[in-house]
Amino acid sequence: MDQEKEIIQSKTETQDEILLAALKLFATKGYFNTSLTDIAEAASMKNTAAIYHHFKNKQMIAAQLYTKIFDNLSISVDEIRRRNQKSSEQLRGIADLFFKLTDEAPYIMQFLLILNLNEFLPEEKPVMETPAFIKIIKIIQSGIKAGEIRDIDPLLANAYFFGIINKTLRLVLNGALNKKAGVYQPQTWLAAWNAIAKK
Amino acid sequence: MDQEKEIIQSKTETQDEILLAALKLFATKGYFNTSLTDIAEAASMKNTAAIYHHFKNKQMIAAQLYTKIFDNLSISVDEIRRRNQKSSEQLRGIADLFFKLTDEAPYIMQFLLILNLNEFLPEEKPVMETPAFIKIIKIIQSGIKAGEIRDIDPLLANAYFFGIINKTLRLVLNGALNKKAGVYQPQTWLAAWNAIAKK
DNA sequence: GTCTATACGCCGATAGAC
DNA sequence: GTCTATCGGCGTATAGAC
Repeated sequence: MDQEKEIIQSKTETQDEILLAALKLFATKGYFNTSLTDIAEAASMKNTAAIYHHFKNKQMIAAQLYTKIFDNLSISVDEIRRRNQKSSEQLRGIADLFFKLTDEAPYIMQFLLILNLNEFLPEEKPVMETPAFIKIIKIIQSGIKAGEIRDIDPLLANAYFFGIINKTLRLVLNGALNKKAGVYQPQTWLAAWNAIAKK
Repeated sequence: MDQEKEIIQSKTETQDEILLAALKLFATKGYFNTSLTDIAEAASMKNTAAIYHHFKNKQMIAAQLYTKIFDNLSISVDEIRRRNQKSSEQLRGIADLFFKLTDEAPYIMQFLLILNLNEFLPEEKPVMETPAFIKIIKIIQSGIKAGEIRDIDPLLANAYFFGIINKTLRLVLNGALNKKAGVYQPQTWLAAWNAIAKK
């Protein structure tokens, strides 16, 4: 689970501790149910005061998490695109990443899939205007042009593909599906791909 | 949009006003970003005090909404089951209902599909243990037994089917898909059904 | 049943010693 | 950079007149 740590890594060790503590708490209890006192003690500090030497306020902690996580995702998508030519392979790579993260960095996935970010980060870009997401739409568009994917609204194709994958992963994250995400990966990938594949 | 009103209807006119105001605010701003002051003024009251004559506290307002909405959903599922024999028809009926509600009672659907209910209603049953949901799983199990639906874990089938539908409806609700839900209904239903249908 | 007025607590945030 | 101490404010909730 230090996949988590790697993704949110920032300048100093203390900042990382605070970010990691906040991530876990936000993911499990929600942003508004998490007080700075909670974060402070989870980061082994006596008081909330010290936190303000590292972050301007509570919202900026969440904003940092948002930035780290989406930057990391965007970079991962770039790598996947570089390593694969066909849209089907690229989408498969992204699906693989999501399943892997669900098992190895569940708090990150909870942040991505479950939290309503706009509720506590109203000024950040909605997920769908995020570079990572825009690239995913481009992959789908390429797939349509290449005849791999059915000719439908790319946003709809995205909804079908990630609808299946994300919903499955949400059930893993909340324990309704009680095996590791990897167990469901092959059949779920296939179902998702078939939902948008041509023919 | 008085489909909304009908679903949350309770004892008195004033209670309905409060519930409806709260529903809209919770759905658009989130539970924690909504103060009782917000609800009071949206329900044309000068102060929060009057609210306490109708509800014990803020959480009980949300709990009332939860009960009304899930009860109503459960009853709708019962009717759909009574009017249709085949699992495919029953699932189609539920999908139809969801699309209809998205256009005619969007706040209800926002409450159902987007809010993280456990964050502010920790003592209520999780959605998946709710009567309506249990009945849906039963429909899927019947469909598997009857050979209509592929022989996979019913929870997974549920994830595939409603993954596609709910994700599509979420995009409609947040405006990313800018036509009415009904426009996407035929093709989305088909994609969802094909994701679990046998052969 | 709705109003005015007010109490109370929690939490985010700051000042300043060390 | 972390601590003690403390402030200010918002939001929930109550008391009590009308």
